[in-house]
This record gives sequence, structure tokens and C-alpha cells, in this order.
Amino acid sequence: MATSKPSIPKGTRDFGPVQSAKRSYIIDTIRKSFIKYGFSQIETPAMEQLSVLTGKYGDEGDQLLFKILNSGDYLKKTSEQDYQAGSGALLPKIAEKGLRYDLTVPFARFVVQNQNDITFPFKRFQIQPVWRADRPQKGRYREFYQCDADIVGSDSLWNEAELTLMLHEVYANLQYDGFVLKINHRELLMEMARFIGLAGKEMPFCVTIDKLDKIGEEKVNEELIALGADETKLQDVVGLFHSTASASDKVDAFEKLIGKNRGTEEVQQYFEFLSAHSSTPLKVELDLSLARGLSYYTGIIFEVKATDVKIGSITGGGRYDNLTGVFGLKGISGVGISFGLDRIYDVLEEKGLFPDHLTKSVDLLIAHLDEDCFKHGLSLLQKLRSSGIQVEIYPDQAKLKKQFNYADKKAIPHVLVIGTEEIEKQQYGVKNMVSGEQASYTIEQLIQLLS
RNA sequence: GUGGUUGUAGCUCAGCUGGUUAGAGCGCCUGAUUGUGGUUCAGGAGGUCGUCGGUUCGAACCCGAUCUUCCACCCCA
Repeated sequence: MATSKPSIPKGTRDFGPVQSAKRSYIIDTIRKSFIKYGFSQIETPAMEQLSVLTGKYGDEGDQLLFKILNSGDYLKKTSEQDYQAGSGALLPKIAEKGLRYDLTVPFARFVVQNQNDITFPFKRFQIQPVWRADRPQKGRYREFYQCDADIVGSDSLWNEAELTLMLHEVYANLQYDGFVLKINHRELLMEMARFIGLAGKEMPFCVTIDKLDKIGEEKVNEELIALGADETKLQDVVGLFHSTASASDKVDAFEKLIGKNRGTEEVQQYFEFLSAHSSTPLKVELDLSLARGLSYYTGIIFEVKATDVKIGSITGGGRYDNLTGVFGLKGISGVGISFGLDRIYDVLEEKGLFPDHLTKSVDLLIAHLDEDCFKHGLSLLQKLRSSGIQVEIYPDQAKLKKQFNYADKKAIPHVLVIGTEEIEKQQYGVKNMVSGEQASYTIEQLIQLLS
């Protein structure tokens, strides 16, 4: 067989020992908070039936789905006419499965299938990779992890508030405070669109104002007027976007201009919950121009942005009514958030926020001078391990220089050297690799030292 | 999916309008130190210049295709 240079698919990555340790640190931190707040873990398959996935993410989303070619003779069910009819007609005959695009839709499927075993409200978390056939960029990959926490079967706005508190705890534990949590409400967006005369064109309105910080106010105004917006009313709405007032004042201003509705009431209630329950200051901001994930969110929407790293949003979420409706289970409302592990990684890396101890492997390396010393080392190894000390022995006969070098590269803080003299005296030279100091210990003293 | 961009040693990058034998720093290996890493010194290994094809007397350099990287659009974690 001809040799070829190995490679991995576009937008995917290998993770070495250091990267994996850092990723585990983030995952463990997030999971700790998920569990503390009462969420239970589930896992679902990497692949789903294509019928479960398609149509849930809009036309754009369907294009970004990875499809899995049927096994065996995948052309068996096709005919010449299917081929002539194009890829859209051919696809369902050659592919029945696809890789999951997010964790929310598989979760909805899970809830419907297991509805009799689930106690509602159901709080689940899920930390698994998802796949999108997007064109990769920095912070945008074709395989990436989502860390989702959702509460389904409860309409209470306390859930939104609790997710907000949990999110703050996660970032506090990661020692990152350069973020801001922006929230908005689907209903407020709809009302604003109707107010400026864009009834029936709510979606284009949202897509446009979402680009506010990207293309600027002037262009946004131009586009909205082109859509048919009333210019003077548009100015009033733009005034709301500009407001630096407190969330509650912003809602008041909104109600004065456009009127009360479900959105204003829910946002007001959400902020009341927060102020009643938080001792530390929260980084929550009502941003009336925030418009995201509108293909399924129906209430409050969330987005966490890194303010000091150019990477886009690092956490997103919102309230969706009738999540499970498409799978035949009505009346189940939910709210959830999704942490973007890979982007959080990039942020922590850029800000130098990973703790140093992540790369440390064991506390002690046993080095030895010859075969007999190695064998003696094995007995020490066992004693030390049974005392709970993290220790390894250099497996080959090698110069001490090489063994010390190994300890240095692996950032092992202590090296114990065994020679014939040490075996006789039952006293071992132990070098502290950080200070460079060396002293002699019995095995019991050493256990004391390292415990 | 549309338009652009990148690829040279393990890593970060030089390499003139196409010209002989493609370089540097760091890292790696060996020795100075036959019982001691991280510092210092001396030596050494390592490249079909992303891949395939074309133009040319001659290609890392020009052209085409393809893969990859990054960027903008779209969308999103």
C-alpha cells in the first residue's frame, strides 16, 4: 500500500495532553455548577435519523447538516429519475442518518421518547460534540462541544433567573469577568417591528438590527427604511437601542412608546427575580437590538459575549415554547443555555486564565542506576502509591541525565534517586526540581513530605 | 454555499525580477559532566518548499487543479 501523509478533516482538531487537560478543566467547572443547580446528565447518539434533524434549523441549517451515507450498496434504492431530479430528491434515498447539529433537538426527541419516565420539570444537562458543515474560521469549527443545561415542563421565569445566576457562577469559577450577558425578548422584537410599520416583516427586521454593531446604525436604518419602516417611528425605536438606562427604565420607556405586552412583563419579572436573589453584582444588560436563534426561541433570549476577545458569543440560549411539538408532544415549554466549550477555551487561552497546576502529572519520579535499583524502586513505588501519592518510575535503564530530563519536561516536582548506597541505608536522595535542593529521606519521611 | 487569503525543518518565520548546494532562531539528539534536569559551551541530525499537473534550458518563486489555514458574506457556540 502506498504511504500517504495522514491528515484530519477540515475544521476538526486533535487535542494533545496539555489541551485535553485544559478542556477537562473547563468541562469539570461547568459540570460542577450544573450538578449544584440540580441538573442531571444525559447523553444521546452522535447520529440521529435525518428525519429528526431536518427542518428544525431552517433552510440554512439543513445545508449545514452532515449526512451519513447509507451502509452497503447505497445506490440500491435509487433510480435514474432520482438522479435527474437532483440532490434534494436523491438525498433521502441514499442517506437516512445525520450527525447532530446541536443538543437541543436531540434532547427534545429524548423527552418525547421517554416522557413516561421523566419527572417534570425536567432539568437535564448534556456535554457532547456537535457537527456543522460550516466554513471554518477562528472560533468556528466543524466539530465542537456544546455544554447545555435546559429546564423543560415549567413556565416559571425563575428558571431564566436561575440560569443567569448559574452562568455567572461558571464564569466566576473560571476566573473570567470580561463578559457581558445580553438579554432580550422575542415579543419585544416583534412589537418593535410592528410599531415601525413592518408587520409581517418581523424576521427581516430582526436579521437587520442584529447587524447593528457590525455594519453601523446608518446602514441598518437604510435597510429598514428600504423594508418599508416609518422613519420617525424608527427614530424613536433607535432611541431605545441607544439608552444606557437601567433595564427597568428601558422597559418603562418601551411601554410608554409602544405599550405593555407579554414581553415587557416577563422582562420586568425576570429582573425582579434577579435583584431579589443576587448578592453579587450581575453583568446582565437588556439589549433591545439583540436578535438571535429566532427560528425556535419564543420568549427571553440570552447571549454572552466576550468583551475583550474577538470571538463572537461564548454562550447562548433562551425560552422556547412547544419544543417537543414537532415530535407530537404538546404543551412542553423549556428554557436553556449552551456554553461553547471551544470558544471559552480560546478566550481563557488568550487571557492566560488557565491555572498552572493543570499540566502537572505526578508528584514524584523514581530514578534508578541499574537493574537492581530499578527492582528496589518497584517496591518503593507500591508503598508510595498505597499511601495515595502520585508517583511513577522511569521504565528503562538510562542515564540519570535522561531520567531527570524526563521529569523536567513533564514538570514532575520531585525526583528520587536509587543507587546501591541508598538501598543499603534505606535513605533516598530526593531532589526538589523547582528549588534545586536535595535532601535524604527514609520512605516514611518521604510519605509525610508528599502527603 | 459565494468572494478572497495562507502553506518552506518538530515550532515561529527569512528566502531579491525564476538561476547552481534552500537559511535563521527556538526545539531535538550527542558530548563537556561514566550518580543529577532547568543555565553555559562544542558538535550533530532533520526539508521531494502542502499535493498533483503545466510553462521553462532551469521553478520554493510563474500558471491550473486540489487539500488546508485564516478573513468577509450568510449563519452561529
